[in-house]
Amino acid sequence: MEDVARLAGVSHQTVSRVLNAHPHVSAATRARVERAIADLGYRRNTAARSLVTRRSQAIGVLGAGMGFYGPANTLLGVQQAAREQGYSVSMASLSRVTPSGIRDALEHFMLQPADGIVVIAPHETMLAALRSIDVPVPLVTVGFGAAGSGADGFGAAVFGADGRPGDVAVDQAAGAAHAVRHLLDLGHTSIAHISGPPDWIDAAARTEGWRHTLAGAGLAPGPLLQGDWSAGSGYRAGLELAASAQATAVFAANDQMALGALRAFSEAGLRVPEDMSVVGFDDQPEAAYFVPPLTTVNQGFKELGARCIGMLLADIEGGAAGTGSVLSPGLVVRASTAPR
Amino acid sequence: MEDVARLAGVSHQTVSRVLNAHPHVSAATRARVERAIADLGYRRNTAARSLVTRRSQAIGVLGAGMGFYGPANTLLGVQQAAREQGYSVSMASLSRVTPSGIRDALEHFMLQPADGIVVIAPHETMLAALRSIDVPVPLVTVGFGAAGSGADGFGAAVFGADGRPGDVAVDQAAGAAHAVRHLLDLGHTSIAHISGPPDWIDAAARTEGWRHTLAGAGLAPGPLLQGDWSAGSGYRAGLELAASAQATAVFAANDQMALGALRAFSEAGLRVPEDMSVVGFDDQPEAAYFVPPLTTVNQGFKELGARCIGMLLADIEGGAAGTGSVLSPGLVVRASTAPR
DNA sequence: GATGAATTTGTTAGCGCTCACAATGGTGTC
DNA sequence: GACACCATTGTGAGCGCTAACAAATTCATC
Repeated sequence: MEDVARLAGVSHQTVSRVLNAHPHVSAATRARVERAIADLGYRRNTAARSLVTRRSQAIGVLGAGMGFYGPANTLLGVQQAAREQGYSVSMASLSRVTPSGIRDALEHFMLQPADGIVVIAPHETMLAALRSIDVPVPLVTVGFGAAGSGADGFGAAVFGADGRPGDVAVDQAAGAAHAVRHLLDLGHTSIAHISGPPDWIDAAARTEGWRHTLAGAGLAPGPLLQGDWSAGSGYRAGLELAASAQATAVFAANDQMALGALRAFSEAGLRVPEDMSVVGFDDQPEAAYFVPPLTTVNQGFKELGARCIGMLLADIEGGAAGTGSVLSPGLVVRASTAPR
Repeated sequence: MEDVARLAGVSHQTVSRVLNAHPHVSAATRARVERAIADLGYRRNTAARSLVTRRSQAIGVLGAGMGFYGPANTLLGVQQAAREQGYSVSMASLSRVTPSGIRDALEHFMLQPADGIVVIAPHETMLAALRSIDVPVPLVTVGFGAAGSGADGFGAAVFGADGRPGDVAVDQAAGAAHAVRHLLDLGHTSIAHISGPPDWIDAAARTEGWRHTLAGAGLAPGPLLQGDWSAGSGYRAGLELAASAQATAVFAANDQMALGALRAFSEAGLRVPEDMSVVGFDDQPEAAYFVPPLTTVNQGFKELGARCIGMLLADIEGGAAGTGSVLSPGLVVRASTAPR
């Protein structure tokens, strides 16, 4: 920096002012300094800057189940939005969600300090751990939760109480309601559900949306089979469903479990959609190429990431806590559903 | 740090020595300092440390196509290995691979400095850009390339010439050879290939493995259809293949394209595996639940990430450049392949 | 033309840490 | 007992930057 100052014939402080876009620098000086910066290929030292500003220009992303389509794409969305805003993204992916693992990861973000933290795909366990740990920087949970689902309100309630900036979510319950309503419209009256792990907030919200919508139509919920997001668990659930013959339609909490169910039905000799309608959740790109193509619920991951970073940065830079933000998912109808 | 020193009755320097596990600190002093650190909940300031050591304890991961199974899981493996070694991982995912995008991302890693860089899933474009940019820190390419494939040698040759630490790769050509040999063993003699985009190093290596193995068996290569990794492109290729009826087996360069092909065959009334055998590449967890379950090539992403970080850290910390490392993929046989 | 205000620049003091060196005390050797 | 030697601790400087203040210059206004 001293070198740049010398070359431009100014003091190092003026160089600093140019770098930080301070208002009171004359146009001529600014040009001279910028010229010198370019000539010397100067890059300011981030460590020195952080030392005095106490900002790292990095945000930490804490996530679980990052091998799954939803979380992985949320990460991508968050990452892109953050980098556009000049923040770098440091990630910590938990292979198993345990309080100590979460603690370690957050500790990591305090050591290699993050100006803010995004938590993807919270579990009950994750939320509990988060509540018990004092995180000294803004934190946003993203992608899930049932904010906006009114009385059911999972995510929103939790974080509102903490004075957290609130969370950004796709309205899972509404997505589930879309899916179920679509099946109701087709004349189905016994609609099963293959759920995600019940301690995942979004899994619970999807299940609740399914139950709620059926109740609203005056119907008893069909069989509820618990999966773990994996295709294998969907397969096993599908076999059970085929054996019991209690439902004419299934709503799976993600596309992978729907894929497993599809295969189970195929093995059991049930035709989809003639004998059994199937709806998934996520709309991963492959869903259109399942056999048959899957009707599913679409979530906007890019938008989710952008909103999430927007909210986080508002809190970091402005100090104004956002109030939460909810996106509405849409239904994509394909060949896996048909009238009863 | 001064506070800790005062509480422990030592100088700040002794605290620093404890923190850095210097040898010449008496056990009693060390215990007293550690106690003080714990009592005060002290965490050392990374920015100050980086300022003087010129190390950020962060490694940057530059990747493309991170929405696909392979790259996403490589990232996960790299991330886990890095965090275990006390490094944080900063990621930059390119949505489109352009020289300027690559330059921006690398520039980002120089600004928020990384001690080393991992490049996932290199393209031709990526390699070219990397060669033209002077990166002042160790760089490892990972997961792809055809290092070890002898005369064909893509990745290894490129990076050896640069004096780079070399790259870590799954031997793509060997994986492809496994797949094709399996089909040959089943008696197939006209074996088609659905390739990835030819400017992706690993796609080229898989295609080459396919061509090479067929040539070794004295057979002419079957039809070559070019895809783009997506299920959609596999579907279109599958339709063409079904129409032309020139092959009895297909080797797809990833599982998603295999999925698309499966759907195309199903629509065209071709039974798999009776009329057509299909082999994929990646062994993503869903592959076992395709209809029918997919025979595919398994890659060890965890291992890949660990080796890659191992090599990078050896270069960062020891200054000794690794020589490259090649993993062998395995074949997982499922129901999508059958004797001719 | 003198006064006050605004604009533009420079000077100084740390931010919290590690490095190089110095100082102290103990131990072994002849 | 004198000397060298090592283990252990402390002291001072400085990494590259920004914040706060101070100084110099310009400008408008009466």
